[in-house]
Amino acid sequence: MGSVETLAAPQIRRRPLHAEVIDRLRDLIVQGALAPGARLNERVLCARFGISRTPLREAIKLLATEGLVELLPHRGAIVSALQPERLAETLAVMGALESLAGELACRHSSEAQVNEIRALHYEMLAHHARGDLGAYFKYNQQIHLKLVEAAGNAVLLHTYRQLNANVRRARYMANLSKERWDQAVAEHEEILAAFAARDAERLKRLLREHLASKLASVLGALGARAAA
Amino acid sequence: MGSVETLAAPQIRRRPLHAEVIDRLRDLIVQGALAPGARLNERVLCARFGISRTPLREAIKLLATEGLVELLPHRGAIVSALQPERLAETLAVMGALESLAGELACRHSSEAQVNEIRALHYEMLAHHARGDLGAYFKYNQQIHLKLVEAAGNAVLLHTYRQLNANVRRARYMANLSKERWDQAVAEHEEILAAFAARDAERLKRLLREHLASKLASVLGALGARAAA
DNA sequence: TTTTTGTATTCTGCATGCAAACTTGTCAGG
DNA sequence: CCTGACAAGTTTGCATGCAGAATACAAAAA
Repeated sequence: MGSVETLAAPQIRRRPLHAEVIDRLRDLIVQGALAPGARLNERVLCARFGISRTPLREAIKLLATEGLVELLPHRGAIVSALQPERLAETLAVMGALESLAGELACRHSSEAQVNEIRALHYEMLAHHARGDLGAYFKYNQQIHLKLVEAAGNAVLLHTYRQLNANVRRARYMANLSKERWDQAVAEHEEILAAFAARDAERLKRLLREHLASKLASVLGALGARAAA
Repeated sequence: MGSVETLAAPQIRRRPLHAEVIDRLRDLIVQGALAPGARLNERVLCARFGISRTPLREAIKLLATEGLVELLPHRGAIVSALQPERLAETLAVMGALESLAGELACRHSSEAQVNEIRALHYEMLAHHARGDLGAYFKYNQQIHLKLVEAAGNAVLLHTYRQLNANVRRARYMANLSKERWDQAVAEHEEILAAFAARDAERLKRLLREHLASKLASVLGALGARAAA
């Protein structure tokens, strides 16, 4: 007997602490709670997360490879600056990746994947209609990620996500103008159509153009912010 | 006077230990000294490197983001397997990156950068003539890296390097046939010509083809090895 | 007032300690 | 002979301790 036991928690704790910390720290940085240039004081963050320095330090070093923070030997880490030039470089790389993703997705993705993206697209339209920029961004991100995912290339997806963090950060403080926003939605409309039609060439071109206007938008917001 | 002093060692130790360890570990893995599937026993590696576990663990986690090792919770890390599929995915992504690099390099690179690559090319030819595969690979790598570097996009270079580690590993055990080797050299010849002529479209096409044959070569070697 | 220098404090980088989780080997039962 | 369980021994994950480096601050000199 004793077989009555509730089978409690056979899963001990699969997720290492430092992984948890990475996500929390990344969120703080992306959302701007930790502003560019801010020092990452180990003691403070340890207290904040309720952990010790070892996993925190591991997390910080990993975030450094994503380019979210900068490591200064013997002086700790700071949230990396959002340099327009670096952002442009990142978006150029992401453009190449999205282009590849579009091509692969047209060839390899299932109808279900297209429909999933279509569904996300409509949810995004709903948030656009309501003027909810935050929710819009969230679904926008999801769509791009799903598209890259549909390419069926795990390395591609991983690389894309890695680069994306920095862009999300810039995006977070970008306040789209009504025109830009409408334009972006229109572009998404076309992108979805091209994907559904499996028109790889057109999809690649649209994705490139979409990214170019995204770059302009982000740089504009960054410039306006620097001016203020 | 006094100005004669050798300006001795104002640099204390700029490079953190874990960074050193990463490089050494990466070399071990790339060169196959740590075979795929091998466990990374912390104690053993600590003794080997003469350091303690903290910096070693940091290094291992960073290598995990490069895909060189795999982290198994509570069971340590193992050298990741060289799956042909994953390699193909990696090379596809690198193809997109090289293509972008070629385009940018044609536009932005200086004549000096072209000449530097030309010089490396001739050194590579020398090693090819002598049949020194190891040295050939080394210069081959350098050329590709310099080309990406010539694009003048730091993010692109970083991303490329990150992915490259895994390919180098496969490459290390690939024993090119004479034909493949000659063909690769011929392809490099064309690539250099296109780059020198700033013919972006042609360069992109050549790079794509070069990578495709590299993929075939690596997969062939991997398959042959699996058969043995 | 400005610059410099000495000192105290804070913080990072690395080493080590401890508890929990996993692995291995042995043994009882079928 | 095979299956399952238990115990000993490793190994990892995280916390903490300690030395050295960097910073901040204050006092003294220019």
